[in-house]
Amino acid sequence: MTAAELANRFDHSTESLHIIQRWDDAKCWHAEVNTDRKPFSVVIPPPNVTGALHLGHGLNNTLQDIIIRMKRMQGFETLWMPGTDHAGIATQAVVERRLREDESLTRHDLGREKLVERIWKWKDQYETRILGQLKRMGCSCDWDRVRFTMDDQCAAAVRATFFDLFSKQWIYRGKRLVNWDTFLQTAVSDDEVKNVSIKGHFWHFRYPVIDPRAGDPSHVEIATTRPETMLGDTAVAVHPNPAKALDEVEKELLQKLKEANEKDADEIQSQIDSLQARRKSMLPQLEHLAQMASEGRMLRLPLVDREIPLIADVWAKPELGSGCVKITPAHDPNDYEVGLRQDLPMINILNPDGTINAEGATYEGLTIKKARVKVVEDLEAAGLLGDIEDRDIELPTSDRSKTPIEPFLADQWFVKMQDLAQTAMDAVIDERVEIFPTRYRKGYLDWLGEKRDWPVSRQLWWGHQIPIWSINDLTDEDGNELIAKIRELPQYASGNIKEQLSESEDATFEVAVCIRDEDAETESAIEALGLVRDPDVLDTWFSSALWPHSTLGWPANTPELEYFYPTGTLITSRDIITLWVARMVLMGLNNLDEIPFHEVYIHSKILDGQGETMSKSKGNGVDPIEVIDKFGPDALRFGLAYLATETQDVRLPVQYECPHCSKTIEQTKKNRSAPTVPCKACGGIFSTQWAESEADKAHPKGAVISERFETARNFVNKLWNASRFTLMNLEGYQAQPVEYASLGLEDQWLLSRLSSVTKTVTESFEHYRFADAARTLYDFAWDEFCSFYVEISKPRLDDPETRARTQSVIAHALDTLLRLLHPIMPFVTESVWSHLGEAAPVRGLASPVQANEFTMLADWPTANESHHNENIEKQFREFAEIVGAVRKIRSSQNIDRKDVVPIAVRCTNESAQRLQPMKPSLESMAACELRTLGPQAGPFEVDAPSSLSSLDIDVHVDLEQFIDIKAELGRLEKLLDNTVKMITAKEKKLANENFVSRAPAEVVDKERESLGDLVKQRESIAIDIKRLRSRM
RNA sequence: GGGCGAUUAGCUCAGUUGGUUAGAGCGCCACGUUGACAUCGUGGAGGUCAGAGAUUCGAGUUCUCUAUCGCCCACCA
Repeated sequence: MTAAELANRFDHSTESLHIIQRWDDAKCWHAEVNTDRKPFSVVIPPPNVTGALHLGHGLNNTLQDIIIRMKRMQGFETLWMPGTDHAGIATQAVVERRLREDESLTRHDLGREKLVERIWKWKDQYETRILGQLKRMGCSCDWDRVRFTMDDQCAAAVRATFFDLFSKQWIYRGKRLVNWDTFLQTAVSDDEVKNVSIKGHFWHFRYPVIDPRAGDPSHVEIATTRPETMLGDTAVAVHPNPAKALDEVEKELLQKLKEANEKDADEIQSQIDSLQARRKSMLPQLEHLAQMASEGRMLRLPLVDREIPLIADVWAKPELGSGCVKITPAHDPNDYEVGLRQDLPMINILNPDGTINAEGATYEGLTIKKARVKVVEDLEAAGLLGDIEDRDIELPTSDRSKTPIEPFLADQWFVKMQDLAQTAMDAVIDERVEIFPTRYRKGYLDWLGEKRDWPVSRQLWWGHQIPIWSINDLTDEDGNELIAKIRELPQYASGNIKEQLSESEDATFEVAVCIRDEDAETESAIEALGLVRDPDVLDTWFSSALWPHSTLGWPANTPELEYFYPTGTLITSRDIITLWVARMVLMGLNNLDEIPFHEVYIHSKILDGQGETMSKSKGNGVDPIEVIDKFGPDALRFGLAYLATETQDVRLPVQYECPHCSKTIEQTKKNRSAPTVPCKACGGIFSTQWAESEADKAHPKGAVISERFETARNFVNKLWNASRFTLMNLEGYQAQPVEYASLGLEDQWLLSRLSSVTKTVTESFEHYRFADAARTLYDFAWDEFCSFYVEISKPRLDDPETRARTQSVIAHALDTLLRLLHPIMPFVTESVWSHLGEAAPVRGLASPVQANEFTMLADWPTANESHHNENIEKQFREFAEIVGAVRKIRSSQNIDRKDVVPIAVRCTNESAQRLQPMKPSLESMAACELRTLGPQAGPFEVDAPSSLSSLDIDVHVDLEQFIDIKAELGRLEKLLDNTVKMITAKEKKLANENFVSRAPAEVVDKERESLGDLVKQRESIAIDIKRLRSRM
């Protein structure tokens, strides 16, 4: 195909698939251990197989690919490790929901094996889709090395790690209050719990005092937002010294009042007033109750008819409610602490499914909701119900199942964090691991600093099953005997088994063993001894924490591990710094005694038009494929890189594209949650969601896109057409050395700019300033390469004198531009590159060389410092400003595009000499005819002048044939007005003694000089105005 | 409650160490299809840089306070 036959638009839809094929055929993305080169590696933050990727992933992976592609071009042996995460609870939750909605089945109907089978199918389906999305985005992962957090290699790493921690006695089992998801029937971590504000009530109850003495109240009043938990109450607490506690609160308030501003003061004052009122009305009674508590007096818990103590504990705040608080240690985190402190019984009243168990007496079998109603009713009937207040309640809700969380006492496995956390803190403190932007260090260090043990067991079926076999309730003797038997097993000698013996609270023994390597024989030997495998699986972050080394083959000591570990950079989003990044650091250090990566870059987040994060559940998630279909993969990538600045999250207003008429409809909170939306333009109904069931497919899906990618798409097109121009003009191109000194001003200017741009872009990428790099390239390519160099080159290419050198320069410039743009826009650059390879296979200035077949594998440009020349750039600016000045006058005079205007340019002899060779370009770009150039060039009879600020140049346009005096007068008067304003401002500034004496001389001189120029301009404008007026 | 970030044109965002007249894209207005590009070109309109105060000869930029928005962490019987 000849250059002239290329379409005037880049056909991304067919071309990008073709290019992916070429990269695949040549395996351009593949990395091997190669000791001749330096390695550079990145592990992908493995996307969850929960669902398809959205634009947040789009950004994350674009940024990684940019770094990877640049490093590859810089000559590193570059590995980008791809893969996906099994995402335990999240994936099981979606599959279970689907099961329930489509087949009305629960996981228990299916059984563990069948459910896990289903989830594997889901995983296969979404893994394929996710990897396909990444490929279409152009991600240059090593597709021969795709991993999954639950594949055999990762599983082996999980077992080895767990075994090691178990051997170090950093794994232990404990009863802990966990966040229980009654729908999924599993504990979820604190991070998976979100508080939702709802309207609720605050119920007041009265518990009778047993055998009240003289002066005792007959009842103690407490209040709760969760009435049903009273079934598990094991005490009521009152503050041991309410007077003192009230004093302290008052003192605090008074202190606050002192510091408060006027507005808050009223509020605080009223708090103090009510506190004092409370002291008056309630203190004697509270003190009496505290006294009763110290005497060990008992209360009768209604409904279940249990005797519970009145205790003294500081948890009871005398300034709140009745001053007394019910204690339910098994179902409330704070009460749990009180329970431990006061050695109270802990009564769990719930079954795992959220119904009341046998401890709840007659309420057994009721759901929490029903039990709540009945408890209130029964208390009312018993005359023990007090006031009911309305109240806003922060309800802890499972992020996974969207159902309320019940605090629940359960057995869980924990990892001790004391030592592990410290190592990960040290790595960041001494900057072996650097986090960018640095403000994220604090969160990382604070979180690790708490050194809270990590609960790692999950009551799920999807995940790495905990490799622990155990048996409980052994006598001292049996326990020791069992241990002896275990130690006699042949596998014990080979180090595959580690045992642990521990005494539990009731003085019976528990034996637990951990098996390192998966091995049926060992497992059955252990099971033959009566031990049973723990049904729980590990927290999904456990396997993710190993990702940088498990993917490289650990625990085997593979050459890849040796060569590619530690990895170079981790690129991720801020919400998993603690959950994932911190844990990778500590696990890497634990397993290999080496950090997992040198640098961490935290990028911004993508928000929708309302400023909310994108998520599938909100319906505002954008599938990168929909953007690619409409705008192309390069536009997607460039658009994201261009918008992703360091401090700002990217707000991306989102539209639906009507599948019937292709019009776009702005997405709103309202229409995004609707399943179908009518098109405003054509009235056609379309669906806003991916069809999940047959019924949903009644209406075609409207693609969710964002017009923010239009700019980027246009840029791709601009580049494509500038390339097309170049290719069309390379006919007869001969590779030959070009001497710098023989080049024209415009050539030298372009090379100088190219040198700066190369430097800026390289530095920007290396410092993760993606938006800076994208902007620099956009501005250079559009405003300098296209608008100036290409335009100037037109007459040059027509002139046999200058054609050859211009071909060399433009081919070289395009070549460099393609390389620089390649990491951001791999497709269009690769496409142009292959055409350029046909037209000019050997390129370069001083010593042309054969270009690589792929841009992707070409060398990264290095800035040629000797080409950088400020003076050339300044001289070129003279030319550029003259063009601008003529165009401005033409436009204000409404001169027809086809009419050529005569001009004169007054300037120094020096400038004239430089500008003379630019004459053809000046004339073609400004549609003018340069009549005179030099110190003598003066105004025409009918003249439109323009003084170029800070340059000693005046441009004159001969308006004899075109004059629109009124328009020209208007232009000049406006100009004069502006000039006068600036003069006034500057005069004022220079009259300021302080400025003149204190500002650096440089700055003052500059001001004086510019004032002088302005005054000259003002005079010449005034003269022109006068002359024009005389002609009216 | 603690921490972090943001607030610049109608919209989405740049603005390096304080220094001429605060920029870009989209949108808007006017003109224009000349052989790279109408996904384009040329020109234009549009901003008291959230508010107040401080430092300075000089503040979008530094400091303090206030307001609004967002995120993270903790807590709320």
